[in-house]
Amino acid sequence: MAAVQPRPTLADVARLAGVSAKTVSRVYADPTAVSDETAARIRAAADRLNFRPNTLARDLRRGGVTNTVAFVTAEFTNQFYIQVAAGIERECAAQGLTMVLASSDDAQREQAVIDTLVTQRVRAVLFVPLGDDHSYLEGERKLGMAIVAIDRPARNLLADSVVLANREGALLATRQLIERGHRKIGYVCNPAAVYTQTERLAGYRQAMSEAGLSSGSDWLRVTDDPDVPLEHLVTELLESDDPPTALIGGNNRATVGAIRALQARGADLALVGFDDFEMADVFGVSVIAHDPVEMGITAARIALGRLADPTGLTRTVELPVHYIPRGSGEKLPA
Amino acid sequence: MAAVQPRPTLADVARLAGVSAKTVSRVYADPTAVSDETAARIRAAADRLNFRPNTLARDLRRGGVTNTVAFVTAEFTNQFYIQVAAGIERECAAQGLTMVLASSDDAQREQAVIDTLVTQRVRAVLFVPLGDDHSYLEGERKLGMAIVAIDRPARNLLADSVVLANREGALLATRQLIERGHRKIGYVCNPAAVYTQTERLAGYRQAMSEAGLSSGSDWLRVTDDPDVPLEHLVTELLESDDPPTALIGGNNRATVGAIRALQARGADLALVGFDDFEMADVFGVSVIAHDPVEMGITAARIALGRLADPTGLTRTVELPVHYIPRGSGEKLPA
DNA sequence: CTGTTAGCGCATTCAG
DNA sequence: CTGAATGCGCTAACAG
Repeated sequence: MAAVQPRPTLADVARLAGVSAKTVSRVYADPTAVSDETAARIRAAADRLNFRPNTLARDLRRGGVTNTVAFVTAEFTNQFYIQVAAGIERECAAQGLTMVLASSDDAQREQAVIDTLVTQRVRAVLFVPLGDDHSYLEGERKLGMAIVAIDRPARNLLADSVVLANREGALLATRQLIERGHRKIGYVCNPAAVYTQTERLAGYRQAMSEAGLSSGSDWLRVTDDPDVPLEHLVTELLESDDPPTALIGGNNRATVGAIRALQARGADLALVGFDDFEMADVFGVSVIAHDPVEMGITAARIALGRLADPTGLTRTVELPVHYIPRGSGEKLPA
Repeated sequence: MAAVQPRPTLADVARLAGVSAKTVSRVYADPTAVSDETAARIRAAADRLNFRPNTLARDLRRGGVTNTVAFVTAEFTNQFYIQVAAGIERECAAQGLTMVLASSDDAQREQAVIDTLVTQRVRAVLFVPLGDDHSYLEGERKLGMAIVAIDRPARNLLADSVVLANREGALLATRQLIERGHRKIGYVCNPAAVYTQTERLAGYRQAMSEAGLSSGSDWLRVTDDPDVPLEHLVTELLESDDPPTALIGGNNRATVGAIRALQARGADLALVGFDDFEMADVFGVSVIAHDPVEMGITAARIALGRLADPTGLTRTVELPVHYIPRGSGEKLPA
């Protein structure tokens, strides 16, 4: 195998085609600005040399403005975030932008990852905020980077955001079960100390108290310990002195955990999950559904709009949720 | 809100700290090469200005060598590819490289996407080949880019690749069912005209013929029409004159489709799926399993090795698969 | 329609 | 340990 050759440059192509570098450049930037004949000659030369314009140089010359947008999230194997990513990708591709997917694991790593991305001069950072302080992004915002928080608002940072109607969704879920006659309604999730869950729990509590029901810790099984499997929380609930007759899964993973636990014990409680998930229909699980792809598209649009108008007011978009009855949420108390 | 300010550069920091640009540069490149005192002064200045080194300029100066690696795949919301991506990401992050996830939809778009990535001077392209000609990457390979085909070999291109033991897996699945006494074993998948499926079908046919069984089109329901839902293929099979007593799902989606169809008709066939998937345990579905994350890690390692030694022989790694009994593959013929 | 000059921000020489 | 000059590959700004 031959040794690695150096990459051809604009100048190499120009030399071969007998024109100036700038003319070659024009062929890529604005083909109409070059006569068909020379353009053809240049393209032939470029093909022969296997020339690929160097985006690094181009973007540098253009003032460090790239065509990439980053999506940063923890847990990127979760269907929910992947769908969001797909939405972002779709919208970005339509605008000729490339999406970079980066994973943040914890708050500290989140900052490091975003820092690297800033270093790479991404045009926008769309992120699912982790940790409780994002003031470190304030400087970037001022320097013209579009920043959009997804699923949760950023903390200590004025930024656009796209979130779900969490409270309303939990309200819907809980009321649905109450209407069916349930009075002992459990709620499980892990982790619990995140925006989405505090909102959803607030909705749950509101619905319970509206109906004059207790929403005390009796029916709540939430934790922030990542080592506690969801199944345990549910099992604990089922084995308590006064087990619930219905369950709410705080998110897709919680619902799946609930299904596992219920099946393992042969229990047949009513169940409503927050987030739709593949196979939910097969299991007949009623859910509070929304459109994660739409969420990504919306976030991307906001980011692009922000690039066009960096000084406008920041806004928060709340995407709707709706209840999908599939049977499990329609079960009556045993 | 203030207007967008220009980004500070090395020179700005240098000016503020009262040193030369090069000294500032050194603080980031090799902190030990600068006295603690000056380094501290420089860092303070950098922080004050919110300075972030410009990777574009750095990489350009370094000869167009970036620290990013790309993973290109169609259908990136499929759990399988996402897990592969997670493996690649993990391995790359450990080496200080950033992974870019890009989606290819069809062969034409694949080439366009990879072209863009080349333009961005990614160090390596890991891709799930689409289409039947990847000779256009030959030039890039010669120019030093590491190229690794994942899940399927590249066509018309000498490149490293990582694939599964497809044939063997299908052999295992089919034999398992034959051992349980099944003689009419169906195979469903969509699309069928891809490497993985031709390999798996070959394994299926081999096992059938070894047992003296027909593997004719009677039990085969494969198509390449993306508009045909898997459920239909299964339903068709079940409604045929001589329905099978067992099914093999050609990949995770096929298996899920089979589950849907079987459940919808209340049918209770034996079933073995290729690819493990979330909830397979809950459904009690026996599968031919493998480790997609490991696949990504392996591919990333090969790519990194290729960067270190661009001229070595290309190699194909075949990752093992194994059978996980969960009940559905253990069912006897009705 | 095409060419020339200059410089984007940084790191590689080579000197101090 | 620090600094000055030079150029990575490309394009904006100006010619012509």
